[in-house]
Amino acid sequence: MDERVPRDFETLRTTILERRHSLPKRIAQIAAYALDNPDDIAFGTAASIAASAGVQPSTLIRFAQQLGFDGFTSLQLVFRERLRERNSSYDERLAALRAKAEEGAGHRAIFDGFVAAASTSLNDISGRLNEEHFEDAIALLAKAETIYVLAKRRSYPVASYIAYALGKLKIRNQLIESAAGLNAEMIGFASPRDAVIAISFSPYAPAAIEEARVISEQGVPIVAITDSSFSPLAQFAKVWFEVAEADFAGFRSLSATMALAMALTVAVGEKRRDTGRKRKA
Amino acid sequence: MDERVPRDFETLRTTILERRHSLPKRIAQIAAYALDNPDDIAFGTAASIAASAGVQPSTLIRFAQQLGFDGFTSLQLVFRERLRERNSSYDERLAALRAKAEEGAGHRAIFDGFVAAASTSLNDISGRLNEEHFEDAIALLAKAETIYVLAKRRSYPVASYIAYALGKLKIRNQLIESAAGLNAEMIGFASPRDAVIAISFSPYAPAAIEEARVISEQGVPIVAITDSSFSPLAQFAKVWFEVAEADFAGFRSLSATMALAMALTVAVGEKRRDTGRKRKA
DNA sequence: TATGGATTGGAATTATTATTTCATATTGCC
DNA sequence: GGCAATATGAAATAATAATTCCAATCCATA
Repeated sequence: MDERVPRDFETLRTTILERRHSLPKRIAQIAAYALDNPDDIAFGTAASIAASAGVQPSTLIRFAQQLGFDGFTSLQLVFRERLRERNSSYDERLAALRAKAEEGAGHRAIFDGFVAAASTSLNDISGRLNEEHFEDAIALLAKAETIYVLAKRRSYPVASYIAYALGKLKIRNQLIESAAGLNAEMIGFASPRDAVIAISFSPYAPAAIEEARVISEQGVPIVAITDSSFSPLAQFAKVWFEVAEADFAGFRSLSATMALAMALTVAVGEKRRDTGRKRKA
Repeated sequence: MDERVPRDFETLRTTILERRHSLPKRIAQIAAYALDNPDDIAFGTAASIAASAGVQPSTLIRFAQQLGFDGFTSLQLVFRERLRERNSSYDERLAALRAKAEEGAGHRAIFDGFVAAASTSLNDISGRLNEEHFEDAIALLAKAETIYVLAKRRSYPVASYIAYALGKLKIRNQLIESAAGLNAEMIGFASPRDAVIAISFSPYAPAAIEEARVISEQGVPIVAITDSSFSPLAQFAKVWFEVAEADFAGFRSLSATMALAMALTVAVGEKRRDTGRKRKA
């Protein structure tokens, strides 16, 4: 057997794609089928797979051999391994990956770690979202004239995506960033007819907290996304969400926060359209 | 065959747990093994499973028959089906949620949709990452004097998080944003000893592409994160990654891109530390 | 358009794997 | 403790599936 037989699915995939154009017709046919229906390869028999792909079983074996396997069976193992991997629980994987990365197990482990952290966070939030708070927040933001988006440091990427999405949905908004140093003035314009989305996680950026305080004292309602009920942000907020993001290598995932933020934004956009229609009708 | 043969895994599981205490010793042994190692049942042969569980193959068949199956093969089908379901579930769920949201099924559906989109994207990228490219990118970025981070519009949140993380890791970096209009000057400073992380997805922001072109012509190596091999960004890049983000309600998830970006950043940080240590030693 | 090499189809063969069978052991019950 | 019913182990057998082989076909090239 060739020394460089693809042992994991991704390598196999790449190899197939590379050689795609130099493969004979029938072999190419089964190659395409394999990448499109990996599950069938994992579970089927040579005969059943060949039939589904419209080739002879022998072609399937030739395909495997071209890739360096010694037969269909060893090729199939790669497809089976892929399913196994995919299904192992994320929490377990995350723990294992942290340990692995700790002992310096290469860069792949770092990547896997971030993916696992993000998945864990998403998993977590999907069960935790308080639907009532969610509706309240949407209602509150939907009737705002201008939505102010307030976040610093680690949370800033989320804020910038919210601002981008609000812009696309033609909802007036103002991102409060620190760069220009004009925050105080910007905040000064906010009125009780507006609303704020504020995002901050421990360790809370003092500037974000301070600005949230000022703006709430002006009577502007705040929707907060933060990480615990003890968050200083929670006390200024009309509605707040607790989002627990898993971290890896010292950096927290943003995926759950992002998902919540986008859902809020789009829901607000939808609610406004509905309200608009009703008014006209 | 019994009329009430468990056809799905959950029913099977329940059935086994119910009868657990009335089963003969060896059969109970294999029952426990089956629930603990469902993946092994799905993929193994009767002989290999029996060996792992410490029983005879015939016992395994008797176990299947006790449950009403006519043999091990039909029992195994249930375990295989379970793996299939699990894997397809995300894509299917996403499609279902999209349909639901279309017909105005409330705000919770929007939230679920974004979570599903993010999960799908993560699932997808975790199998797809080309490890070689990943290592190349890390090597390239680790030896850069300054890392320039280039992204507009939708990709900008990712860039800002990269910049934040690089800063925390004390790696010199420069975010190229459009706001101040000084991009041309900023780009002018970049030299072949630096490197760029460029992120852009279809529809590619013309400014991002143009800036990538200019900077690559200056001989600065580019690591690109984009969405297909046809991306205009790919042609300027030394290394590029294809990230397929699922979208929901017109907004693409960023979670896969974020995970990749963070992994790159942290890996670069680690590589620099290692190199530093070696130099001193 | 003839020729050699590559590719393919299909049946024959071999291998692997599930199932059955039967002898032996164990358990519960009188 | 003895007997019947049940459970188990191990090997034989049957079924299924992978692989090989060879003839037929296709395709490029002279």
